[in-house]
Amino acid sequence: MSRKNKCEHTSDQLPKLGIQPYLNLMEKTALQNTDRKLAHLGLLMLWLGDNAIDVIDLNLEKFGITECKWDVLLLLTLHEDRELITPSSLADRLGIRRASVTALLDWLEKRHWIIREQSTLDGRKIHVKITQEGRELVARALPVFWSACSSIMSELEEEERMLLEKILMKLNSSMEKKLGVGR
Amino acid sequence: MSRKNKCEHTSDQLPKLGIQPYLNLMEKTALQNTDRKLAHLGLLMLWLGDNAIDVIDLNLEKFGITECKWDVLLLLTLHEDRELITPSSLADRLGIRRASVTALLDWLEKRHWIIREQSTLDGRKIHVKITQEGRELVARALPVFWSACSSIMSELEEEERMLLEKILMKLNSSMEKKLGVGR
DNA sequence: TATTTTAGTTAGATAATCTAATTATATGTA
DNA sequence: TACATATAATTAGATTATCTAACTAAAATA
Repeated sequence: MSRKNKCEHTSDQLPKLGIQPYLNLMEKTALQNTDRKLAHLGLLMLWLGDNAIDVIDLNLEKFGITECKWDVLLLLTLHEDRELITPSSLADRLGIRRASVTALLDWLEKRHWIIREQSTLDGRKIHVKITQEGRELVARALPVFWSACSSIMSELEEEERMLLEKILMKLNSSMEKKLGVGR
Repeated sequence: MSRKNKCEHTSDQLPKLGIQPYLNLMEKTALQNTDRKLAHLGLLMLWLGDNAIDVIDLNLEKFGITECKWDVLLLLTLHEDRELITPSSLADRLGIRRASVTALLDWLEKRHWIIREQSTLDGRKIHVKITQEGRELVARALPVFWSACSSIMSELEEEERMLLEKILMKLNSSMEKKLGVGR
């Protein structure tokens, strides 16, 4: 996780450069066949993504939970009563190793937000479920989560939103294809 | 950092839900005054940001370096011969604690990519510089970095790019203001 | 000069990941 | 059916990126 808090103050700070020096550097160092405009956008997206994650983490902090654990609880919520959810399938969906899921589930179970039940059909499998307490946490956190999501995007004009929606959907599906993951 | 590698395979996977179930959940659980459209966009941005970071990390992996150390080297590169760069000013710029910077610098110094020099003017201060070896690493990694940035954004039409550029610049500056950080 | 502030580090902790090894249960084949 | 193989989950041990609190040394201030 990245738990970036307030930073201490210094007398001689590094000046904020903005994006221009990065673009100058790109001009000198990118391969010929690299599309400068696209790289520029990608760099902005990277910065924005970093910041978006920080905003969400800052908001979830109040609930004693991080984005990564939040993802697990959301998955359990959305798939509840539909699929049998195992640590393996969570690992698969989250794009992390089973061992990492074990650690996440240990943490969540210790706080009584999830339970593990041995499957009766296949003794190797564990059935992971959100508990009532977990459901209550999610219910408290969801409104804050949505408002944090929207705060990332405030300041957009109506017109810009429409365009952005189309573009983000497109980018997301192409990237998921590239990385071989998906929500 | 997040070092998400390939995930193992399971027989019964969780189906990919896509965004619709998230939007349904939002309908039920967002506050009245939360703009649904904006929250939808924010959610997409969050996902996209996660993925963008993964793409960049995957590409930097070849150079034995992570995004966070890459950020340090880029800062040192861009400010070289302009400002005196101290651990404090790096902490300030990166939005992390001085102690965290010490750890990053220890790691980079061990690999001879940076050096620390005691300031002659102020005995408390350390002057951090990128070394020749560090410069060479950056020179090798930069073309890959730019091409990774552009790969995040490939598949966009010319028209979409123009719009996106304006929007991303705007969002980024508003978010930096909100978080009190900046590049 | 004595006190306070600043810069950097150290020590010790937590979170989120990893790989490799281990255990138990299924499955499949000879 | 028995043995070998595959699968699911966990454990053990490591790394990375962060944190806070305490410490040391140097500079600034009162």
